[in-house]
Parts: sequence; C-alpha cells; structure tokens
Amino acid sequence: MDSSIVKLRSKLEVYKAMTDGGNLSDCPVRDVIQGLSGKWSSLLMAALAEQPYRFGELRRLVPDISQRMLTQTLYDLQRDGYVHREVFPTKPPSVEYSLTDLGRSMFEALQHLLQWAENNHDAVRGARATFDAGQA
Amino acid sequence: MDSSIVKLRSKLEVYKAMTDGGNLSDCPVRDVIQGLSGKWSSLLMAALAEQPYRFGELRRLVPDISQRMLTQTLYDLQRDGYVHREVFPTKPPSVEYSLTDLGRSMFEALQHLLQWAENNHDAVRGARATFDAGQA
DNA sequence: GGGTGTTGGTCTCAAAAAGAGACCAGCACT
DNA sequence: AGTGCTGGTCTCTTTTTGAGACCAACACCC
Repeated sequence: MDSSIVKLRSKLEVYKAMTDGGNLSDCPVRDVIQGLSGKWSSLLMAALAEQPYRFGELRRLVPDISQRMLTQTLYDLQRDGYVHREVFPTKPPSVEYSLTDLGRSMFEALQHLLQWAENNHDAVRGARATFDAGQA
Repeated sequence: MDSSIVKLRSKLEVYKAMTDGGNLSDCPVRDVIQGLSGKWSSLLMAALAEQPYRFGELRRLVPDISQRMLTQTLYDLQRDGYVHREVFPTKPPSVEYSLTDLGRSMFEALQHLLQWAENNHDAVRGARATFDAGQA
C-alpha cells in the first residue's frame, strides 16, 4: 500500500502538529499550509511543475487570474522557497519562474491531493447537488 | 517508492486537468481544490480525522477560529460530502461532526501534504528568512 | 521621428471575504 | 429568578481579492 509511510504516524500526531501552541507562529505546519491554501497557489504550482513559464505566459495560461494576484502569489511562492524567479536582460526584460528543488518536493506531496480531486470530483459534485437539493 | 502511482500520470496531465475549459465550472479539479483551499478546511479535516467532535469542542480546540468561520467552514465541508453533521436531541441539543467515507478518503490524500509540511517547515521558514533579509 | 507593440509590473477603487463580538432561544440546575 | 450551556446568527469593521487603468523602456516600422 502506498500510504503505509503516512499511516505509521497516527492521525492524532498530525493534528497535534497543526495545533501545538495554540497560535499560528508556534505551529509550523499551519504556517506552511497557510502559504499553500490560497486560491491560486496550487494551480500555479501545477503549471510550473510542468515546465518553467514566464510571467505573461502564466497570465495567458490562467486567464481568470488577475495580474495583481499573479504577481502576489508568485511573490509568496518565491518567498517560501518553492519558486525561483530569474530576470533575463532582454528588451524589454523577461522574467522566468521555475520550481526550486523544495518546490518540486512539495509538489510531489500536493499532487496526491490533486490526483484525488481528479478521481473523485464527481463524488464531490454529487454530494453538493444532493445537499443543495435537500436544503431547497 | 510510494509515489509510483502518481508518477505514472504526467505532470502535464494533472495541470491540464486543472485548466481545461478555461473557467472554473468546466474544471472539476479546480472546483474540488477550491473547497479545500480555505484557511481552516485542512485544519478541521485534521481534527475530525482524529475523532468526531462537537461544535463547541472544535471551537475550543481551535481557539483562533471565529465562531462564524467555524460554522461556515463546517457547512462547506458538509456540503461537499466530507463531513457528516448529526444533531442529538439533548437539552440543549448538541451537534456532532464526523468524517464521511469520502472525507476519510480525501484526508488520506491531504495527509501527504500535511506530512510534508511537518517534515519541511524549517526549510520553508529558512527560505522565508533568507528572502526577507535580501529584500530589506 | 512618431506611432504601435511588447515586457512585467504597480496603483487605485470597488467588491467580496473574514474577523470580532454582541445577541438569541430553550432548557437545566440552583 | 438568576446563571449557564448549547449551537448558532447578526452586525460592524478590517483585510483580501478582483477589475482595470496606468507606467517606463525599448524595438520595430515607416
């Protein structure tokens, strides 16, 4: 079973790792997860996991992200060490974003969740439809 | 290697699964991920993965969540089929939240990411510190 | 040399989401 | 009668996000 490594740790431990200290600054796991829980983070990670992209390419690739949020999300990902930003001295200068080793490592863990989402989206959509019908 | 199953699919495919159609409603993966990318979702999932909890217990367990966001996040998790809500006719009535099978299945995938966060938080914190020092 | 296009942003303003905290009904217990 | 506990909701303020205008610098074209 591919989840054996994870299962060796009790769920309680993972939970405690998220709440230890009671506040964010004392809880590293929450601190890290926070940076990934934005609306665009996982999407941009998935894009950059495929290949490095330039700013404008990413903007065209994800048409419904605002330029402002693209800038900011890339900045945050870079700050947390997942993404490398390189400016090429062309005219006008172009900027390439790529995953760091840390970013690739993180994406491997994230990918399980993306995979699950792809495999189970109809179950989720079904649950949502049933729920909404019941509330109506 | 425990990630072999995932690696069988190309990263490109996962990425395409997140962008197909160009908008949210046509992209199931983004639709599902969206529901999990909130600030509190993963934390509450981790808590409920440990054991079922009542509303007030969760509130005490996560002291820095507002009652308003606790209500709403649990509602969303319930709507997407991850969480079961049961009202017991005590006086005053108590409400218990627990994971569904779908929720447990999803948490298994999520746990990889939580695990990674726990293992690598010092790398992330280090990257952040270095970055901030460079910007100063 | 003047007009147009490209680059990767920033700035402002409006809309949406989140946080803080008061408030509520219903009943038990004292 | 007063107090407490339950799981919420309501309102108000602050923060975050979204939409879109604007920018400098240069290249290319004529």
